[in-house]
Amino acid sequence: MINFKEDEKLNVLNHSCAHVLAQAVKRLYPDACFWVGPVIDSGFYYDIDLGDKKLTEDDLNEISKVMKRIVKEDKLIKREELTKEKALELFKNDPYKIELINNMDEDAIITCYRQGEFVDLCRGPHVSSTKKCKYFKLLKVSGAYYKGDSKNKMLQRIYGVCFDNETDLENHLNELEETKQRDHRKLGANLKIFMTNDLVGKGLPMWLPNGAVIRRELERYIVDKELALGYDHVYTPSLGSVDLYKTSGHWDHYKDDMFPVMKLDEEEYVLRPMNCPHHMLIYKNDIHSYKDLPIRIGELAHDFRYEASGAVCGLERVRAMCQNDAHLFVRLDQVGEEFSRVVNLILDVYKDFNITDYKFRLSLRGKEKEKYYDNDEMWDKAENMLRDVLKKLNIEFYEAEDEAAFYGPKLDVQVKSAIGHDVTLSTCQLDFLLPEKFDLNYINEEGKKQRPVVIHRAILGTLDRFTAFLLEETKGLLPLWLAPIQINIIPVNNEYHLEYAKEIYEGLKNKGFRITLDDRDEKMNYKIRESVIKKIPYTLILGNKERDSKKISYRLHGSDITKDMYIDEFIDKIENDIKTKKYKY
RNA sequence: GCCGAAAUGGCUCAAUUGGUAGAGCAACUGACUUGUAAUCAGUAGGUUGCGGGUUCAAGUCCUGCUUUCGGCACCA
Repeated sequence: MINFKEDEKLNVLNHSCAHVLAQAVKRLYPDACFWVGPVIDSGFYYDIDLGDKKLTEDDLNEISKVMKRIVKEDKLIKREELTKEKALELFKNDPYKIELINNMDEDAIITCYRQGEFVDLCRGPHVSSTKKCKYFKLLKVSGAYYKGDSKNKMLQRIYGVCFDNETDLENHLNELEETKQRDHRKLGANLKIFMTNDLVGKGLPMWLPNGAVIRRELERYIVDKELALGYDHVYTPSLGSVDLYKTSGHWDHYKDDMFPVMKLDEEEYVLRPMNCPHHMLIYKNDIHSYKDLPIRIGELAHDFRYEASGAVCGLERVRAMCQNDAHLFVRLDQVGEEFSRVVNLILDVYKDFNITDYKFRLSLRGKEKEKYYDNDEMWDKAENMLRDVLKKLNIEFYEAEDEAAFYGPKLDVQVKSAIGHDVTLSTCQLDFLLPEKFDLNYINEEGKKQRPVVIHRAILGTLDRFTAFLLEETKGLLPLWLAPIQINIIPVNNEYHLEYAKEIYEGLKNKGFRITLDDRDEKMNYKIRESVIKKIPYTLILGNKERDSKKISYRLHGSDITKDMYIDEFIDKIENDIKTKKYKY
C-alpha cells in the first residue's frame, strides 16, 4: 500500500489537492472556514467549518465537479510571504486561521499560497498549477472534532487521494476495493468463523465451530509456551466487587466504560474489565521470599468493557473478550531481565505466526495530570527503565506521549488492520503503582518487607483481536496447524472410489487430523470448487490411479499443482508442517 | 458517544415518479456423476431490521428505536 506521507512527490501533490478541495468548498459554500488540511499516510483530508451544514456523499460529488473545473482552469499556485501582521489582516474573516497565525512567532515569516481567487495559509511546498491535481478521488466525509477533542465543536472532514496519472489512481482504488475482501468481518462470515446477532447484543460475537477450532489451537499454543517459560496459570471469576476496582484505582479511571454495577441486597458487583486486581490478590495470598521471584501468573481471562458504540468492530474491538493476560511479580533488579524475556516471547510468537509488519511503541504518559497517577518520580523511573531495556535489546521503537496506562508506561506492539486501523496486538507494561495500592510484599535478604514491581503483559493480546488479525494477514488461508479443516477428501467417483476414500479418511482421522470426506452425490469438479472456496489447505483427490497404486494425490489450496505420494509419506509431511507451524503451502 | 450512510429469502443483489416483492448462488427433490474451480430440471423459501405515522395504496415518503458500515473521540 502506498504511503502518501512518505512519498515526497505524492505528498506535495496531495497537499496541493487539499487546497483545490478547499477552493471548491469555498466556491460552493462561501461562508466555509478552514482548519487544517494535512497529508496523511492514506492521502489527504481537510477539516472545514460549514456552520450547520453537514456534508453527505452527494455533496462530495458536487465538490468533485467543482474541483475538476478548478483543475481545468489551470490556476497557477503562487507562494507569498507575509509578516504576522499582514497575515492576520488577510485572514481576518477566518477565526481558525487567526488561531494558527497567533500560535506562530512574532517575527515569523508566514507563507501562503494563492491560486486564482483562493488563498490559503500554508508552509508548502506545492505543485505549480491546479492542473497537476487532475487525478484525484474524494473518498469519504465524516465529522471530526476540532483539535481532536470531543468537548469541541465537530467540523466536517473530507478525505481524498491524488495521483499524477490515471493508471495509478485506478490501481489504488482497486487496491482499496481488494482490501475490503480481506476484512476479517467478511472472511469471518464467509468462512463461518464467527457471527453476531442483535438479540445477543452489540459487540458480542459468537464463535462458530470453525472459529472455535482456531481459538482452541491458539489457547493451547500460548499456554504451552507460557508453561515452558515458568508461568503459573490460574482461573479467576469474571466478576468482582466495586471495592476491588476502587482499591486498584481502575474505578476512578474507567467506571464509565464498565458495564454498570449489579446491586443485590447490599452487595455491588461489576463484570470485570481487566484482571490485574484479581491477580494482585492471588499474589497476596501467600508470603513470598525474594528467592521465589519472579512469580508469573497467567490466565486466559474473560473481560467485559462497555466500548463506545462507534468503536465496536467485528472481532477487533468487542465488549466481551478473552485476554491472554499475565502479571509478573518481580524484584526491582529483575525488571530488565524479565522485560527482555517478554519481548523475546513476543518476537518468538510473531515468528511462529509469520507476523512481520509491526512496530514497537513506547507508550508514555501525557500532560493531563488527571489521566495518570500523579507521581513524577515514579513515572520518570518507570519510563527510563523501559527505555533503557529497549535500547539494550537493540530493538527499533518509537515513542508516543499520552498512550500509557494510568499506572505506568507500556511497550505496545502496533499493527495495521486490513482496513487501516492502527491497533495494539501485544503489550507489556511496567507498574509500580498497583503493588502499592494492594500493599504487595516479598521478604528480602534482610528479612524485611519489600515491594515487588509488576509487569502486565499480553502476547496474543485478546484472542478475539488476534484471530481478526490472523484472518486478515492470511486472507483466510490459515496455516495447517490452525486451519479449521485441514484436509478434504474427494473421491473421483463415489461408485468406484468411495471405499478407498473411506479407508484413507479413517487412517488420517485416527491420526488426529481435522478432515472431511465429501461423499455427496456431486461431480468432482463441483466438490473441488467448494474445497477451494472453504480455503481448505489440502484436498485429496482419490480415483483409479490412487486406489490401484495405494497412493493419494493432493492439491494444495491456491495452486493447481498436484502431487502423489504414499499415505505414510503424506502423514509425515503434514505432521511436519503442523509441528513446524509452516505458514506457506 | 458525535457526524454521515445503510438495512430486501442463508449469501450477493434487482424492484420507473409510491401501484401485485424478483434473480443468481446456497437448500430441498429427481436425474446426471471417471481426473483438478460450478451437470440439468423442478420445489420450497420474504409481514422488505423493529415500532409508529402520512396515503385509496409504502420496500419506496415522514418519525422513533435497533443493528451494521465509513470516519471522529475513546481504547485499562
